[in-house]
Amino acid sequence: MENPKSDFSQWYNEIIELAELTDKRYPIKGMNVWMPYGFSLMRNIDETIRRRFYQDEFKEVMFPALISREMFEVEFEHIKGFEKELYWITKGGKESLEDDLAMRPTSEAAIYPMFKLWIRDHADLPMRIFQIVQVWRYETKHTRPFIRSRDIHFIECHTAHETFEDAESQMEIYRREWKEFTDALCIPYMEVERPEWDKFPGAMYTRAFDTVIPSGRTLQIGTIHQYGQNFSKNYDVKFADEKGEAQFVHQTTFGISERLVADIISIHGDNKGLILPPSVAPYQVVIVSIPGKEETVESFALDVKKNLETMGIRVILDSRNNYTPGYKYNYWEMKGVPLRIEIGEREVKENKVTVATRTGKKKEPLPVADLNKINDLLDSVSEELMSRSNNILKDALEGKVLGDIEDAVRTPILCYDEACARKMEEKLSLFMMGHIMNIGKEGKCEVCGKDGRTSLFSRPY
RNA sequence: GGGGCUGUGGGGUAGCUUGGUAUCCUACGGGCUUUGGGAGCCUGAGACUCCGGUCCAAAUCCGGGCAGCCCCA
Repeated sequence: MENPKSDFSQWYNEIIELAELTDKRYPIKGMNVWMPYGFSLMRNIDETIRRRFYQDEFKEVMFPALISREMFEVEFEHIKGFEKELYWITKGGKESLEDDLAMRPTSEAAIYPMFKLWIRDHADLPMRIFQIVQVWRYETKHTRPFIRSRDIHFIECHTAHETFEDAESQMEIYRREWKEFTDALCIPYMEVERPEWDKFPGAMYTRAFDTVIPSGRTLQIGTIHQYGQNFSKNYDVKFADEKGEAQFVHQTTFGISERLVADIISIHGDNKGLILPPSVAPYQVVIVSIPGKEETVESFALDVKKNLETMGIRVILDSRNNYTPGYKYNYWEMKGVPLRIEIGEREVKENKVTVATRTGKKKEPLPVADLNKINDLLDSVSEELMSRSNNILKDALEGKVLGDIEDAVRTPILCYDEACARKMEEKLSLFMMGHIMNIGKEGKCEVCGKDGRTSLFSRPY
């Protein structure tokens, strides 16, 4: 790495290219190529999430990417929130299409016309589906890999329920799931109730999961939405209740994007490169072999590799002999592999391996008989990452300097009036992101003195 | 939304002011040698963002597109 993390933008651009996460040389603005290493990371995240959704009785689906104008343009504020960033397909071959087709920016308009067909009576409810797909948004602002792209890897849940209370319990389930996902990725977050003027178009209310990254900006990495009957009334999604009377369903959604990758890179990385959480790292362990005069090193290393694989650990053996050990150490540290094992003649002779964690400084010997302790070492890396990232958030909330940016994040207590929020925005030159629900406290509004709660002001990506 | 900067082998660059032969580093392929914190030698391949204009002649000057980066709101 040439750029220190304190030059965050430079550092971010460099590590993405160097670690081969994505290739931004693809010649269309805001559209990047997932390279094998980056995609493996994304897929491991997907799997963590997918597994949990299956356990929570979601069914996985895959909808078409195109949405007709008719499906989209129900008279509803939802379309208005997206019309500026829709890609429209207007031709098929050389013919102009009679009805233009939109590429989904999210899938409400695709899914709910089908919900109308699928949902007939209360026995069909609750309905819980999710899909992992690409969505497209014609972003006009500066695009950045994983943070603001025009071709987005997106995970979306859609549910339908009999009552508002049922839908509210679904929101609770999302919260529990989100905690699990972010624990696995070792990233802390704030649950922020978006103000009225900034909620998802069409939602009753929106709770966003915001994180602070070392540029001093906040990054929204997930959202859950309570739709109530706003969408079902517009898409005519009804069910027959136990009395046989038609009712509109209550709906919720949960959206998660590739921004999780941006967050992992930004929060955990250091001057040497990435540090990947063990739960999703493409390789959890790298074995660096140090060839000597004996030829036993390679077979010894292979045995260790097989041993670890049997334990279910993702491991790669780097036995390239045209690189010195030092080069390989630096290479895999840059790649963010949480744990490194070194094997040379010394290790073979003593039937041990040498272990170094990506978060620590020391190297330690480990007898081959104790290889099962690797799992504990991986856990210790996760704990260290969690503790470090908690401190980053804590420092930010306490107003400590992040990088060279002062006052990047502020958390005044505020009531729920827009006027007070706007005044505070003016005063701080930051945006009102909403009230923080999982951290902070109740209190008196710093502007007007009415009842309020800790709120988040920042510069969001 | 507004402003600024930049496009030269895969990456980073020199050359551009004053138009004529494209420099170096790094990474990459082959070979030899080496290997416990970014090795060395030999050798090979590889580039002027695109379109238009000016000119005998354009990487170089002019206009536009596309793409990237930074700052402000």
